[in-house]
Amino acid sequence: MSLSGPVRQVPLVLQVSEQFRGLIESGTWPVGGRIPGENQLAVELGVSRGTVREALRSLSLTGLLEPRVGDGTYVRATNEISGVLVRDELSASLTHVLDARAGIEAAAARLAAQLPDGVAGLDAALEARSAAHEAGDLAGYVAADAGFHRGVVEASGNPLLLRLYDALAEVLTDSIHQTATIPEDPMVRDAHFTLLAAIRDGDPEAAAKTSYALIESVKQSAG
Amino acid sequence: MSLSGPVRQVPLVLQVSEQFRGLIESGTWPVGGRIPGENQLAVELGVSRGTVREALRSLSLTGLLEPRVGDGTYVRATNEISGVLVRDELSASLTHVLDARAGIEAAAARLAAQLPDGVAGLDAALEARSAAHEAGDLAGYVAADAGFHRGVVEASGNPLLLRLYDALAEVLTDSIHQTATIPEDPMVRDAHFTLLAAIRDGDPEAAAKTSYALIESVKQSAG
DNA sequence: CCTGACTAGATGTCCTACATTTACACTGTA
DNA sequence: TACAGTGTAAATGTAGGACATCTAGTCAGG
Repeated sequence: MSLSGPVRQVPLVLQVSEQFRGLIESGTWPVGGRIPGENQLAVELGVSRGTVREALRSLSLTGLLEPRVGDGTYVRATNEISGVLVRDELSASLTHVLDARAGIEAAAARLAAQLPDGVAGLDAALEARSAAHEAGDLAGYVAADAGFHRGVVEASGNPLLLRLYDALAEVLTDSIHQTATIPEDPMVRDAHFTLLAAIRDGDPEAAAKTSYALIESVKQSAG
Repeated sequence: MSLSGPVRQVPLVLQVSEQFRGLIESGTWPVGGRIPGENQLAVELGVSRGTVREALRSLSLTGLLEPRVGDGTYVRATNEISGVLVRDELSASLTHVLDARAGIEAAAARLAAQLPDGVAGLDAALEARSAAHEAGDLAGYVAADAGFHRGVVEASGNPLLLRLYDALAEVLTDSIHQTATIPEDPMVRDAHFTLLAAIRDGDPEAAAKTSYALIESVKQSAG
């Protein structure tokens, strides 16, 4: 008779928790929606309710979920870091969040400008942004704009920056949808092209500076 | 007979969890140390072991605690965000962390330079840094240096930036203690004074630029 | 149409029991 | 004395049950 190897290296709660986190991040459990009850989850996963509770609780305390007694458990955020920021009310001031995001993006732009092919893919993203703007597609424009800025951070080659950026971006989602307008401020539009040019030219200083200026004009536009 | 008001608005687990978090942040439960067992905590707090477990588990999954079967539970970090970064192995690359921190600090320096009394207290911090350096007190020098940089971020008036900075700083603690040397690189020393001067002069551009340059020279010194 | 009571279902809390793993002390032997 | 092995206590991991408390929704009655 042969041994079946180590039974469980990773605790059940961790596995369950990871699975839940995956469902949240993938959107299977959409933000704002209610997830199945603890008992149901316990039955479906074949674990005890206590295990499910510990997993859910951990995600709740990090801000991803929000349990309501007598009602159910709802999804509050998809990102742990943004969850913490929301929980600690660090995301209350729009200015603070924008300034922080500007810092992240500027640092990313700086790094992207120092990489050989840091500009790859950003052209297309910026074109998509312009196209959506000209088409008057507000939702598409907002999405394309977000895609471009995230692309800049992605081009930095620094996953840590990307993670922080995503956290801040998620916090801003609501307010962006409320303040975005078509047509956009010409200064904002030009700043986008200037930023891309700076990265392409490999000018870190200009990239960072433009990145700050861009956010600044956005803040001006939004009042 | 008067009513005793709402029995419990905040769930027990949350209260317990907050208490634990406080003990960790305050250093009562030092990093690397072992905390009391679940049963003991349950008795001391007057709650069930299950409640204690849920609280501990949540702090474990966020990276603050690390339970070891048959042994006990140990403190791994004091900051939730840094806990997440460590857990997701986003802190593996020292360069990435330094670059991210540079971005935060540069943004903070920029903001500090735009505030009327953004420089308050930084003079003393920088003097303390120099004093420790001249005295050959390596530990004191490292602490004073960290205090100065944190002071810059604090001077930005943006609590969100400070939170992110603290998270990154905690991740760097170990490597800093290993790489720090006396005497320091003259370029690094000068950059500190230049940074302070830029903030005092209210020059955001120079403050951000110097902040980047400072980190760059630190990276050069560390190899 | 509105109000109120009732009910089903959800989370909150506690309890017990047992499995698994680890650190540590102890014991016997060389 | 030194060392290897055993044994034990204590810790976390997991399961299951029980009851309390709260909420949303239903439904009868005004």
